[in-house]
Amino acid sequence: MKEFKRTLVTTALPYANGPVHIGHLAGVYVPADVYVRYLRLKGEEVLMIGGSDEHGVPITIRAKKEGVTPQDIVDRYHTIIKDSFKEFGISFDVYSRTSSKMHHQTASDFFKTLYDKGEFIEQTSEQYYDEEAQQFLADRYITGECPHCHAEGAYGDQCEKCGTSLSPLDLINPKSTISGSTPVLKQTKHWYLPLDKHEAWQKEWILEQHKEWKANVYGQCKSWLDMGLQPRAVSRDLDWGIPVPVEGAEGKVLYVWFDAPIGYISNTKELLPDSWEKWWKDQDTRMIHFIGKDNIVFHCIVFPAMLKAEGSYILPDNVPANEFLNLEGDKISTSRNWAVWLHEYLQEFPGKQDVLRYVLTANAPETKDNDFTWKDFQARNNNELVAVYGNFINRALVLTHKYFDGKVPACGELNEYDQATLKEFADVKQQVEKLLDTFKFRDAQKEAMNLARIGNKYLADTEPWKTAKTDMERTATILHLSLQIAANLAIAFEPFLPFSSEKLRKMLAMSSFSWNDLGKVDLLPEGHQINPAELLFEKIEDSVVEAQVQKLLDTKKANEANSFTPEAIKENVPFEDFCKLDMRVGTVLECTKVPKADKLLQFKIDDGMGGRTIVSGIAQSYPDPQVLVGKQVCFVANFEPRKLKGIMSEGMIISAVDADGRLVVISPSDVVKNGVNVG
RNA sequence: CGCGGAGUAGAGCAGUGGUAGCUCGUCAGGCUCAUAACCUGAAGGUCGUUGGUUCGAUCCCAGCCUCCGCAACCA
Repeated sequence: MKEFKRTLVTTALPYANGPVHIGHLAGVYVPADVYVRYLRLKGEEVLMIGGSDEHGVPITIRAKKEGVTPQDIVDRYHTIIKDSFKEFGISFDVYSRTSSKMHHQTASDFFKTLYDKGEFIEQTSEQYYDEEAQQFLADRYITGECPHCHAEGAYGDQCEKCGTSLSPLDLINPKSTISGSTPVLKQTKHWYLPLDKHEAWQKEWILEQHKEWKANVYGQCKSWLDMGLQPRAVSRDLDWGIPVPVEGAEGKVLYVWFDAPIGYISNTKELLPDSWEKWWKDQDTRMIHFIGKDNIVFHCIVFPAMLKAEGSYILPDNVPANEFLNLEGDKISTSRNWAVWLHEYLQEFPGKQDVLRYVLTANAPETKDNDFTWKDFQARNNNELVAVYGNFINRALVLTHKYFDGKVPACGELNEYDQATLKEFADVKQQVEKLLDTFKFRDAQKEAMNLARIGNKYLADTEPWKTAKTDMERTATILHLSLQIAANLAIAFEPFLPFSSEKLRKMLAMSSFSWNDLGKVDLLPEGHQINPAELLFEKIEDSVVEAQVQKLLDTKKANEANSFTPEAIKENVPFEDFCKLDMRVGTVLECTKVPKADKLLQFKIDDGMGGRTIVSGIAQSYPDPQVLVGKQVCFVANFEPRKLKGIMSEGMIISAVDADGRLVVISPSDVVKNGVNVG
């Protein structure tokens, strides 16, 4: 394997339209921080780069909703995110933002370089334009009727009712969410990065030279490369972002995916205006991207293509992407407020940064999605941090104060058992290193904890409280070794639990502190005075975690109650329009899931006229379709029949859409004759 | 049949073509320096499912089921 002189660690830029939660931490920031702390402790040259991603459509939508500017939104969240990272001990060398001047300049120059080199292709397409607001409309700025389920309010990229993905051109009766007017199609020019031109070298680079990448990362890259890469637009019609720096590009900005990763470069530049290039352009620099699994393609394929196209940059050496963390069995969601927010945790658990760091590493979603529960949080704190690690430290220190006035006693002759114990913990360094070097943080932390287990076992087996009655020399040796193990723990846990390591270091009055000392048995010299014992970790009571669970349940309830605001009433229509619709009642004879479709149910309806087949996108609200059999339902009988998944559907079953999106079919309150009118 | 990842003890996770492992929980015993913590031992598994390759499959191959992600701008 190639030897590198320095390591550049980048962390995914959190999107500044909300605070940071435990999912972000477990997926990206905790592992990245463990890694850089480890490298620093080894004395290696390393940089950790972070920053807020502040452009993109969702931020502009949110700003509009709240009646403030996009800058107000990103200022608010950038501050919260930055402060909470700092307090949590994520040791960025720089944490900046993509709305900074430096970033605008850097990204703009980067685009210009690629443009001048002819690395882009230009393409003109038709997109919706709002003539009143005088701007092109991003997908999310257009709503209309979904062509599949005919629900109103579907967005230009997706219908949230039936989940179908859409293009803005699919919408029936499109409306601009900005002015409410009907948009018109207009030609617009955009620049594309022809990824297909980069396919050949990427195949060689990833599939041949980086077989060591994690299975989830390698697998996804392989599938993309095997499918064949397509050109990707790098600009958008929007007024929030970095202006496209070429003539004839008024009103166009860089697409966020193009602008965001360049933030890694800008932020390095901001930190080291004179020497940033050696971190980005020297083949002896090793670049590592820490990201979540949703970002794999951008960091393994798209961003490297940009860097290669520019020509002077290095490529990432590894991209250790994690899977996702769930919370109490449910997907973490910013919009549903189903999350443990970092800034709130810090307020509610002051001084307990390390507990969360420990739990998130112990349960890190390294190979598959994992679940965070408060019960597990409490158990890991009480049974592992307190009972195993904290308790060992306390035992060693209390005994030393009790028998030797807090001075490190002399090490006498070592017996066979002492030797065996020493040998066992000398191996820990190599083990932890091997695991950290391969990004196996969960196992590495477990190995560090093993050191405390060795300590506890050593005390239990040698029983210094008994030897103290007969043989002080032997007691001295036992405690001498126990204290050396304690000092080793301070080093081994520094990358994982920096706050506790500092506390322990102070208790032991340790002067030297380096990764290379790990495994040594002379960290604390004979006669060295240690400080009074304090508890390294405290128990967490049931009531505390119960309160957190309750808080989650409360937000869930509040969400369900608050999230519902009735939609605005549509404009009045003449009675004749209503009469054009022919709605009838029928009885469900059969109801089955349509194979290979998540959302479709196929109904056989007795409509009093020989029966008809209707396909309806409500399968997710009715996991057991049988419950509908025998029910009477209302349906629109005179829609043009249309094919769904190859089945001709003759009408549409009418459903109410509950606040949580669940669809409930409408039934008459009494049984009526099949085929009667609704009106 | 769009693509990728995952499915192993009550929970969370390792792992390997030849006797299934770790942490927590549970049960029993030991210890009493320690935050009722610690140490030892035990119970607990048709390794998602069906078929194939093999002397032998949890592992390799094929089909199917379930969960997650991407495609489709929340880690």
